[in-house]
Formats: sequence, structure tokens, C-alpha cells
Amino acid sequence: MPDKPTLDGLEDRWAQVWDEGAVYAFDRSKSREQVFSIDTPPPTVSGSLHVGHVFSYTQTDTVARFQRMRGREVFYPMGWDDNGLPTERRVQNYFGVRCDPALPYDPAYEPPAEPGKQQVPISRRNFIELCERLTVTDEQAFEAMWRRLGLSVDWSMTYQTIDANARAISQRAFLRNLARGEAYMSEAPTLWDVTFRTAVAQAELEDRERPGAYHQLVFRGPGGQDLPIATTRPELLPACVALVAHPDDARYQPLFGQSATTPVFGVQVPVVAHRLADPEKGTGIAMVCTFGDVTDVTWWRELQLATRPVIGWDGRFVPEPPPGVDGAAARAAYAELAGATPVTARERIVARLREAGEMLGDPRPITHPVKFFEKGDKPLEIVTTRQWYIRNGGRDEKLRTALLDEGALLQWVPPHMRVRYDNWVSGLNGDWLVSRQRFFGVPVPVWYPLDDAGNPVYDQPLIPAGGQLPVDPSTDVPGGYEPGQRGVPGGFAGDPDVLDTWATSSLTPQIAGRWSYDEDLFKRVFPMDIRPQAHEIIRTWLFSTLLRSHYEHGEVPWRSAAISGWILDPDRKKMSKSKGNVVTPTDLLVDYGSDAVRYWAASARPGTDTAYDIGQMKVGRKLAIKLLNASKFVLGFGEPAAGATVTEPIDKAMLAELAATITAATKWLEELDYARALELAESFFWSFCDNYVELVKDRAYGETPVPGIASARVSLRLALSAIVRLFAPFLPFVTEEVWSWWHDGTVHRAPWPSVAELGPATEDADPAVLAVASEVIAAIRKAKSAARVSMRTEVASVRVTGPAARLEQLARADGDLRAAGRAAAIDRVEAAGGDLQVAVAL
RNA sequence: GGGCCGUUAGCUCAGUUUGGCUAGAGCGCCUCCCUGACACGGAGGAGGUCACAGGUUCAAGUCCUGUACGGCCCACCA
Repeated sequence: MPDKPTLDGLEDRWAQVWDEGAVYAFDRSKSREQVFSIDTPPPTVSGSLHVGHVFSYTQTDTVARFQRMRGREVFYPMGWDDNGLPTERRVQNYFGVRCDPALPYDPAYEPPAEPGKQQVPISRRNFIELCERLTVTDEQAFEAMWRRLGLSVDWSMTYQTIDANARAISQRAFLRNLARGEAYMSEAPTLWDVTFRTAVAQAELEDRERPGAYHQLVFRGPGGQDLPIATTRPELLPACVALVAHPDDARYQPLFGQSATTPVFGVQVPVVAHRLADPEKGTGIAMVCTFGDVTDVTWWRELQLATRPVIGWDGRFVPEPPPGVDGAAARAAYAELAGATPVTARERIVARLREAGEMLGDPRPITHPVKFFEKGDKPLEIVTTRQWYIRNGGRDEKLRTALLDEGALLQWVPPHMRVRYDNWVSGLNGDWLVSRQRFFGVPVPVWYPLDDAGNPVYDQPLIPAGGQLPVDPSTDVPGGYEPGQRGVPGGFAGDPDVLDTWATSSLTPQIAGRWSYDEDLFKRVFPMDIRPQAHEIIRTWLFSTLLRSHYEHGEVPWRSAAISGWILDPDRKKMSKSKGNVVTPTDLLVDYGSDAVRYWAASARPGTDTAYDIGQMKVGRKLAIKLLNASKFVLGFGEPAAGATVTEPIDKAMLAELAATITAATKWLEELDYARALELAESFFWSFCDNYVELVKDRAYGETPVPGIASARVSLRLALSAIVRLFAPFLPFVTEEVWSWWHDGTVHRAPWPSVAELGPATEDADPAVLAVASEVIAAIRKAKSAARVSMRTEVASVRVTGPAARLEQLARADGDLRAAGRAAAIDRVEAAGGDLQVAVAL
């Protein structure tokens, strides 16, 4: 035990000891009932960790540590989510390369030492290798920070969402979905990001308010009459395939079944009725284009309208006019738009409409929500492409109900987060689009045979054998074919796409649990006990994991979903990199110490957004230091004599209070409410130091021959032991340090404190003895404080007036009270009334 | 447009599920104390019309209705 205990250096020292002793290693011989398994969120490896990570991962770690001390074998792996667009972009910039899946793999490839101006095209497999190379460095930095923070992860069980096992599992799960009919391919209008040139899924959308303007276009009705139509996208006029109004709209009922003529292009389009047309919007009749928005898609599909696509994959108008736009004037008008962006096309078409007098008035500016890819900065377009989907209940009422029912089986912490899930599942409007036209992801594991004309036969995909996984169809060859047959008639072609990052992330329980290649491990950890995650990815990660588990295992993948809150900066905004208000977590850990930062994180109620608050970290640091000093004090009395027992009423009272604290803290931690458990432990500890220790100090020193010396020393030790373990999940470093002063093993594998270990003393305890003594000592302190004298000052007299029962309790702490208050005697005067009156004369 | 969460001391938050003494804690602030675990400490003190308006009740921070403000999630862009 050091003379001057300090927090400095504890992190490095104990992190190393834990690592060398494999303190957090998972013992895979344990059965599922003995295991507590955590489906850890794999942080995105595309930069650095921020305070929000420290916050939420600490909260999970407190639960992991608690369960471990309770005797559960904790399965606590860590993954790195390095699969996806953010990494892809970094690799392009870092190495100066770009992925071209048409290129062959070069096993000897080395990137340029310095990125050049022109990005070098390389094969997908080479690109993935560079991604893996770059992310390794980041992952090491992440791991170092997690270790310093004290996460009790088994570091031998890390995974990457792009590593070979993850790719194999992702592909295997996809192929099993395909075999069971849960995955399918379809050519259909798709939300399309023109910057990244990829399809995106509903879960990746966000609405952004954007300025727009209603333009009133004059169509020609069947009788030649004017038919004004309001639209925010006049440039899509050549894509117009119908006009639609509500069936009950008397203004337009006479037109249903007839035709109207588009301005400028002179195309005849049907006037049709549909319930989604809103009589209140615009002129009550809308033009349907292929495709301006998702409502257009609905109308197009349900009303079986013509198809006149004008926007290409690059987001520009295609060179040739769509079918139906074939008059000479129409072709000439379209030629002005060909190759243009929608913005340019809009200006041109508006000019032409004005010229022809076919626009009414000026555009009326509005603000309206526009759909964006969450990572993109241009509005999404809708183009028709061939894509892979996984059925998710968006078009299947039975499946949707089943998924809602499974969501209800989860224990949601906090409970109201379930609403987010229910809303999302109820609002699904289509199946899950899982293919992406990107590169750094898990390849869609199929090839297609090529017919005699060299066209892919999409409905007869070639499937890899199970042992072949993971495959990259752009470099690997399907069974029965030769490499030379790639791309030639009668040969084969690989699917060029990758799977959505969530199509792999949705399998983290399977990846961490090594499903399909280590079934023995998987059955010991699955379904998992807890899924900790943030609320904004309930619609993606949580939902898709539940869906995949539903298909693959027919059950919910976890018992509990612990939804963490966000860190807010002092302006109540979410902390984020883009706002430039992110604090580097490493600096915090160095400045305040890991335990202090953990204390701040663990003080926040589960699921609650929390202000970034240095003040709380300072409090945590103070607590850790107090723990050092209190331990030094208690342990300074040495080992209690053999057979020493707790005999004094005040000692019993303290232990009874401790017992109540243990019981309540245990209950809260079992319910994942680490914050309440911490609050209880803390509150007990401060009262223990300020009241109990001060009261019994003199007796414990034993310099005067009073009874109960041994009782005080035994009680102090019993209490300290339990206190250190109560704090161990929250302050792993300082508790380990203190524990090491009088124990050999680690505190983090020591048993969680119990009421039983406190012995029989708590059974006949009267907790009021300590409460009354604390009240009287406080009154004595108050008198000294008011008189501005030292607490050591001798007191002339103390007279306590109150009911007999309370005086009797007071009498049982008389010796300790006189010693602590420096009072020769404490007079007790019986009187009616509930409260004690304490008169102190100095 | 629909939904969820929040609004309590200068600050950060408990307390609301199940209504019940004079609404709590910590930080900060003020005053004091170098006492043999700790001055990286200790003692004491000041500080709140519980966002607002109604309602239910013997009794409302707590239950009901509405409003405002803050935040979040979702939503078919005419």
C-alpha cells in the first residue's frame, strides 16, 4: 500500500495486467445459461472515436463487468465496421486509387507511394485489400483507446465486417435467403443517388427541406380547354405519362378515361383517377412522370401507365427522347434537354413554356421536403434498375405482423424506444433493397450464365458451393466454368454489385458468434442477452438484425435492446464532427483519468441524452481519490483479530444500510439501470465516510481501552470490501488498485457483494442508531462552524431533547458520539414530539 | 402532417410508473476549519411560484386536457 496513493498511471498498469492475465477472456466451455452475451456495436472505422462512443460503450461495460462478477461468463467481443462507403472514400483519397470491378486481380499490386492526381484504377479484390490495410491502423488506435477506457472486452475475439469470415457469413446468409425465396432479384424503379451512382434503400433516406417552386403548366383538355397543372419539376414534362386526380373530385370526374395533351411535347396522356391524388394540392390534378417521386411509382404501377424515363444513372437527361415523344417539334424540344442536369433542364423548359404561353404566371416559391441519400448531397432520382431485395414485410402483412410481435418480445431500455421500431416496421413501403453499385462491400455471391448472344440469364444465377465462400464473382469463377469464359457468349458474368453494408451488419450476432463455422460456440452465445445501440439506427441495424434472425433462426436475436442516448454540447445540439464541436476522448482520459470519464458516462440514465459535462468528470475523479484514501485508512488498521465479530449497534446499523444498498444496486444493474446502482453506491459511500467513519474513528484506533475496538475494525473491512466491489463496474482502475493492496486476484472476477457476506450483524441491526448519531454529530458540527472554530474544539455540553425511543437509540452510540464530537458528556432529556432538539454549548 | 422524449436551484440532473410531511443531490457560489485516510480535504450556509393555462382530488412536481418552447423519429417531393 503506497504512502501517497495516486490515480496517475493506473490505466496503463492495470490494462497491461488484465491483458497478460487474460482477465476478460471468454471461457467457451460454459453453457448458454452460464453465459452473458453482448452483441457489441462495431464502431465505424472511418476516422476517430468521439465522446459519444466513450459514453455509450462505458454504459455497456458497466453491465458486462457486473454480470461477470455475478458469475456469468461474459461474451463481449468487439467488431470494427469497416465495410462501406466511408472507408471506400478514405481509401480512394489515401492511396489515390479507384475501384474498377472489370479489372483482373493483381496479387503483386502495390499502390503508389504518394497519391497521384489521377486515381489509378484497380480490381475490386485489390481495392478491398487496400481497404483492409488502411483500416488496420485505425483499428489499432481504436483498440488502444478502448483498453485505456477499460472496456472489459475479450480482445482475442475481434472481427471486421469486411474480414473473410464476415464476408463468408454474409454471403452464406444471403444465399440461404435466396434458396428459401426470401431474397429475389427484380428490375424496378429505384431510388438512385446520382453522385455515388448507386441504388439506396428506404432505411438510408432522409428528407431535407429544400426550396422549390410551383410552376403552373397548361395542358390541353380533351375538348381543347386549358387544364392547368401545378408541378415543382416542370423539366419532367417529357416523362409525363398521365394526369391523375382524386376519384371524388367533381372538377375532374368528367375527364376520367379521356386524354389530355402535354404542352411543348404534344403527347397524348390519359386522365386517370387515384385515391392518392390530393384535391387540396396544386390544382388538384397532378402530372404523373416516370419518375418524379415515389408517388409517381405507385401511380405508374397501380394504374399500369406507360414508361418514359428521361433521367440516366448519372442524373442527367438521357440523349434520346423517351418513347411517345416522337413528333418533330417534340424531338427538337427534347434535344434542348438531352445531357442536361435537372436544374439546367428546368430553366430551359420554363423558358420554352413561357415563350409558348403555356405557363401561367410566375413560379410560386415553396419549401418542401426532398428525399436524399443520408450520405449524399444531391436529391435522389428514380431510375429503373435490376436489384436484389430481401423481403422485409413491407409488402407482406403476415411477415410485418410477425416482426412487430418479435419486437414486442424484446426488453426495450428505455421502453418507449419500442415505438420507434413499431413506427418503422409499420411504415415500410417496400422490400429491402440490398444490392449497391459500389465496391468495398461484400460482393453479391452469384454469377449469371451468358446466353448465345452474350446476355446474362438473370433468372438462373450460378451459386457458389458452401466451401467456396467467401467469393468475389469479379475474380472467382463459378463451378463448371473456366476463367476464359468470363464475359463471352455461352460463358458467365459475375454480379458486379456488393451488398448493402447493413446486409452484413445485420449479422453481427452470427459473425461474433461464428455461426456456420463454429456451431459449438454459436449455441453457447446465441440468442444474445443484450444489444446496446443508438436510437437513430433502430430502423437499420436493429430492425435488419431482427429480420435476418427471424429468417435464419426463427427467434429474436437478443433478450434486451439497450438504447443509448446522445451527447449534447452545451447548446443542446448533438455533438458531431461536422459541427466541429467534438472533443477528443483521448485528451479527456488523460486529463481526468479513465475512471472519472466513466463515472460521467455511467451517471447518465439509460437512453437519456446527456450534456457534455466536465464537472461530472471532476466529481468522478474526486470519488476515485476518495476511494484510495478511505481504503488506505481502513486497511491501515491491519488484519482484524481472528474470530472478531460485529458487536456494536452503530456498526450493525452501518452494515444494515450497506446491505440495503447492495440489494437495491443489484436489482438496478440486473435491469440494466447502471446509473441508479452507481448513485446508490456513491451515496452510501459518502455517508459512510462523512458520518460512520468519523463516528467510529476513535474507537477503531483503540488508543483508549473501550469495548468494540475489534467490532469497528471488522465492520470497516467488511464495508470497504463490499464498497470496492460495488464500484468495480464503474471505476475499474481505482478499484483494482485498491483491491490489490489486500488481495491477490483481480477484483473484476471477485464475487459481486452480497448481503450474506456481511454476516449475522445485519439481522438484528437498528439502522436508526446510525441515523440519530449522524443527526447529533451534524448539530455539533454546525455549532462549531457557526462559532468559526476548529472541529477539534472541545464541547462544554450537549443536551439532546426528544422522545424516549430516539434517546435510547442515541444512547447506543454514546461513546462514539462523545469521541467524535469532543464532548465529555451528552445529556438526554425526554420530551414529547418527534424531532430531536440538540443544544450545544462550546 | 403523424408520433416519441423533455422543460424542477446559476449549471448538470434525481424525484412523475403507484398523488401524501417543509421538493432533493452534486457542481458552482458565500463563510469557516491545515482535525493523526484524504487541503486532490473537511464543516456549515444561501439559493426553487417544479415551462404556462385549465381540470380531477381532502391533497398535484406527480393524474387528465390544452398551449408554448427544445430535441428526436417517421411521413406519398404534384
